[in-house]
Order: sequence, then structure tokens, then C-alpha cells
Amino acid sequence: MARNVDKSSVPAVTVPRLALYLRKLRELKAQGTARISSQHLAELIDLNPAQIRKDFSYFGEFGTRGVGYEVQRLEEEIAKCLGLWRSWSVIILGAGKLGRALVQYRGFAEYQFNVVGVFDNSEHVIGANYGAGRVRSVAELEEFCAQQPVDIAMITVPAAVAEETIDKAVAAGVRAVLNFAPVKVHVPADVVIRQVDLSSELMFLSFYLDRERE
Amino acid sequence: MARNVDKSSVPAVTVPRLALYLRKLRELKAQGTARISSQHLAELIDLNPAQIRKDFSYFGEFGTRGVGYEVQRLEEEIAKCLGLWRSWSVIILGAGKLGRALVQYRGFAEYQFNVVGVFDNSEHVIGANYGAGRVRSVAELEEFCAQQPVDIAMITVPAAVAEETIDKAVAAGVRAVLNFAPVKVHVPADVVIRQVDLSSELMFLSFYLDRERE
DNA sequence: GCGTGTGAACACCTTCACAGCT
DNA sequence: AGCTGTGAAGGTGTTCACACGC
Repeated sequence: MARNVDKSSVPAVTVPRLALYLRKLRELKAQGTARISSQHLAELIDLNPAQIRKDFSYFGEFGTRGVGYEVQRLEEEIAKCLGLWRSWSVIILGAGKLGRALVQYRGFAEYQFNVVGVFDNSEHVIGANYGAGRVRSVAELEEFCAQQPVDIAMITVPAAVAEETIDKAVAAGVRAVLNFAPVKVHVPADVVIRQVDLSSELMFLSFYLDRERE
Repeated sequence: MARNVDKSSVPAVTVPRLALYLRKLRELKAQGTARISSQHLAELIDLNPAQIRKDFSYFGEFGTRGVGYEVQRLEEEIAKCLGLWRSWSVIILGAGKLGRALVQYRGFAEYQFNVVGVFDNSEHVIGANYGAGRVRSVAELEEFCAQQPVDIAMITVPAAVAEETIDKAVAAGVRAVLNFAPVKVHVPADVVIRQVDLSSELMFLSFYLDRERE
């Protein structure tokens, strides 16, 4: 059983790996695989088996010595570790092309992340429906969050207004932010923020593409 | 002047930070700031000043002791380090909502990443124009790449066909891949691949949101 | 005097190697 | 005998602290 864990003692790099394990375990379950060893799982996702066992060990003892892990059980435990024992409600701030693409992204619902609202400042899109109800004005944000709990805000507004938009979300009670705008924003310590920076990803590639020039 | 660098000796974590520096330096340049110290830059992007100086030191000596860095010069040097002394051509494989959103993303062109083609397998979108010419069939990929050099492929196809799509891109000569499909794909050693996993980012947030449950 | 550039100290993460349980 | 769980070793990245040059 998953023991109680002080999450600050879990290396931050472990968390995305847990997501990786979870996805692969669901795949294995769908294929009807009942048991798996860290060795075998490691081969499937190209990692060191000790890494996998260590990652699990932050949360409890999920396996059986001499045997391995039961896929079903392990999948459930890891989902729990990631906070997926419940669903989370998500809003999208910015109904531009990216925001609209994310509203309908199927990968979110698979893990019980539900997009419950979309907000924008532009008259051109307010009122339109791209998949999670009509687009609301950002001015309605506070009231909306008061009426129903919102856990996560995805920020897809232009960089110039990202900071103020995030501030509004935090003021409205949102405690987690996924920021697609290419600006680093300061938030209170009890708010989790994560940056997704697409041009920076391309620069990562151009850095290594350009290596032979030296 | 930037010295010749063996890029494999540069920590991988340094690279996204270079992108961060570059963006901030452009901002400073636009504001008319001529000079900056590592101390001041560190405050602006919330990092340790020694970290910044160490990152630069992998590539050369860009500053003046007792003085600091000339913004213009530093910006140019870092752009060069990231391979941005030239432009790079990008194709998008998968003209679904995400792919279509990326075609028109302004952040790419800012750094001379040019989307030169969009490909899909579905009759519903082939022929439509979302911003980088008409959508072509994936079957035309090989021929397209033979006619003009393609540096980077962004993969926005469904997970189930991501692997074969990436294989096709690599076979056609693409040497860098930004994969938005939630599957880890094996590529030859001389191909750079980078994963952007949106549901995994949300799980990162739910992990920390759920911390107080313990 | 001041801020860079960098070896050395430190902290963090990964991997090894084996004790312990089945 | 086999595979997990984990202390200890090893490696990588960060921060300190100071020598060096303006």
C-alpha cells in the first residue's frame, strides 16, 4: 500500500517518469499482461531498472520479491501517487488557436482532467463554443471560480498579457498553472506553475542539429 | 568570441536556459539596455548568477571583468550557440487541431524557424490550407524532402501512428523531431528527438496539488 | 572596487550491488 | 533461484568563493 509521503522529498524528475510508467502500465493492462518485472518494464521504456524501483520506493512497496509487480495493482498505485485518485477541473485562459486546440485534446480526459471553461478577452471569440461551453470573458473568471472549484488553469494568452492573466487566475483561487506563454511568471509559494515553451523546444533541437559545425 | 565547443560536454539542462537568456536579452535590447551584469540578469529570471556565468563559460568569455555584459553582443553570441545563426525549416506531420494551431504560431518565426509544409493522411484535410501551403499527403513526404531541405519535423499525429510517422520522417532525411504524441520512440543516434507531453505536464501539477492529502 | 570566469565544495540524482523476502 | 527494496558509490549539475583583469 502507498505509504504517506512527503512529496517534497520526491525528486522532481521522478514525477514525469511516474506519468510514463502509468501510460505504459495501462498499455500492458490493455494487452492483458498481468505481471511485470522492473527489468522488463525498463526495457520497454528505455530506462535503468534500479531507477524504476527507486522511483516506486518513494511511495511504498508495490512489488513482490522474487516475482515482480502486478500490473493492475501497480497502475492503480501510481495513479494515486500522481493525484489521479480524483478528477481535476481545468480552465483554459486564451481562446486563440492553441487554446482551442487544447479544449478538445483527448489526452486530458483519459486521466480525468476535465476542461470546464474557456476564457478570452476578445469580442471575436467570446460566446463561441469550441467544446467546453461558450467562451466567457476573463472578467467573469472570479465569479466562475466562486461557483465551481477550478484546480488548474492553462494559459494560452499572448505573452504580453500572460502575467496579469495568471495573477487573475491565482486571485480567483486557482492553485496550479500550466503556462504556454513564453514568459516566466512569479506566483505565490502555494501555487504550482509549470512552463511549456515551444520555441525553446525548437532551439533545443537546433542546438544539437548545429553540433557538427562546432 | 564563442570558442569551438564540444556540445556533448554542455549539460543538457543548460540549453533551455540559453533560450531563456536569449529571450530576456532581446527584451532588454528592445528596452534600450546596453549593459547587464550576471547579478542583474539573474534577478530578472530568478536564477543564481554563478549559474548564468557558468552556462556562458561553456561557450567562451562574453563579458568584461568589473563591467558586465554588453546586451547586444551577448544576445548575438547566445543565438549563435543555439544554432540560430541560420534559419531552420520545419514541417508539421499531422494537421489535426494541434498541428493546425502550430502552423501559425508566431513564436517560431521570431527565431527563424520556418514552417515550410504540413502533412496528413486524412482526405478530410489534404488540400486545405492552414498557413504553410496546402496540406500534403504523408505519401509525398519523401519527395518533398528530396526537393528542399527539411531540418525539423513536429509530430502531431495520433499516438497510434506516431512511431511509423517518425520513421518515415527519418527515412526522408529529417534529423530532428519534436514529438507531441505521448509515445516514446526510438530513433537512430544521429537524430535528435524531444518529447512534449501535455498530459504528463498536467499530472505534474496534480501531483503537487494533491500534496496536502499526503 | 567591481564583476567575470572558474576550480573546488556541495547537493542532487542515478546506478550499482547485495541483503532480504517469496 | 529470482526479483524487489535500498544503502552506498558514482556521476552530473549547482553554488560558493576567490583569483583575475578591467
